[in-house]
Amino acid sequence: MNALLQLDLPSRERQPWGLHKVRAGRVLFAQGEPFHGLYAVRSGTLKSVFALADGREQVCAFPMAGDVIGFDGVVDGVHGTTMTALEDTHVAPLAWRSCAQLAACDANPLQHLMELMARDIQRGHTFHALLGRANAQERLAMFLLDQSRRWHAQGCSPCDFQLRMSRAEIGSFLCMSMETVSRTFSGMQRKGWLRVDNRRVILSDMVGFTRRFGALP
Amino acid sequence: MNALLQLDLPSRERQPWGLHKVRAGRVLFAQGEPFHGLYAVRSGTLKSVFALADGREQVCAFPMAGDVIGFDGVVDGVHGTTMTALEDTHVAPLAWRSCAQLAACDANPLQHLMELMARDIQRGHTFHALLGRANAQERLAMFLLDQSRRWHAQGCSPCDFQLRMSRAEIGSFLCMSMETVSRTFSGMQRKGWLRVDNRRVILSDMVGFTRRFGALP
DNA sequence: CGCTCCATTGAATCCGATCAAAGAGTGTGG
DNA sequence: CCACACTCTTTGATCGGATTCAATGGAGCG
Repeated sequence: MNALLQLDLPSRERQPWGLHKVRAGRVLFAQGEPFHGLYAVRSGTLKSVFALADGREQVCAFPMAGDVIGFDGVVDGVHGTTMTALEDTHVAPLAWRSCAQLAACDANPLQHLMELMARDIQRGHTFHALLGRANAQERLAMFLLDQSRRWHAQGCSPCDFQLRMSRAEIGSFLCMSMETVSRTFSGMQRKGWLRVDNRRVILSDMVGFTRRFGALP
Repeated sequence: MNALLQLDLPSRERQPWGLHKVRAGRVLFAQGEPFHGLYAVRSGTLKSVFALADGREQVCAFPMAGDVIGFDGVVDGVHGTTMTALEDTHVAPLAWRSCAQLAACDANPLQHLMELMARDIQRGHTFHALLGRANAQERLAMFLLDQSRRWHAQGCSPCDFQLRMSRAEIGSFLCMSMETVSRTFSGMQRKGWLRVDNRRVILSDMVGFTRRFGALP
């Protein structure tokens, strides 16, 4: 059975081929390592970190169940980011060689793969716009709405969920300091827009929150 | 002959199939229009603009000869950005349907296509890092080094080239105000790092300039 | 020539970064 | 079970770079 056929996600009922477990804090693949294939995330959460030449680091994404990761390695056969698990995580490897071979038999998974990559590109555009136009409050709000939507898609409540990442990681991702993230959380709570207790977030007024910030990218 | 076979760019000697001319200021495709396929840019320069719901706009990229554009339309069959020519431009359309069909005969152009998309994704990561960590001077410097490199690849001088975009467009792209772009240009000129006359840029001390800013993403 | 758009420069303001310190949470080993 | 060490989070005070508002100067074009 071809690995790529598993790309018609989500299908967690079917026992996936070659399931792989990554414990919290462990690295799935590291920047600079040779690229062998993609991974479909089955459960858990990871962070994708891009290390700059001068040692500084940038969180690029927080992939979770349903996402396919590793595209940045396609360019020159080397992983462009380091992928670390934020909690215990299960991934299904998709060998890259089989992707090219697959092209000969069926074009639909190919189309799917392209759509996934295109989605990553589009996400980059909206994020570019977000960083360009939005202030700290809008950035954090968009992040929370995104988290809410994604946890909702996992079957959790969209109004009450647990963040898997630290303030510093959120800050790196949103391009603002850890302190500003914390202050913005506090400010939103003071205004009654949400309740926050450490990493637990409760969007008590989901409708109002969405109305206030939903118009952004 | 299959359109996708032209993807082994650059090959401007061979007369391309279905060459299309876009005059300066004209729109190649607009955000929201149905997606029919990609385009390979043969000559000229364009800007890719992402319009937000509230009317604000964000310049996402400045594609030029050698680039393949339109990937964002693959997601849901609708173009995600508006592509406008900054000068008279030639593009070669690549019908999308033939891409899927092509998969059945040869996997190499497919691999090439994936690499192009992966490159776009990676570009997004480095840009994310750039916006997060770099100040106005570093942003503009990186932009100029990128322009220099690309014009050099076109056969022009890497030290003396003509920008095709306005200060406002550069500012939108780099997420800073038009005034800051202008001020930063002036500051660099005052320090003797370059000469700038309207849209013409002369990097007199290319080596020093690269050494100073080349370590960035 | 006159119009419009683009670029430059100045002055005032503000948002977020940085530095600093204290409090809350977590896990380990005695 | 508690003490200790460590990391994460919160909050305050200050500073600085970029934005904003505003006015002038140039470039290109009909």
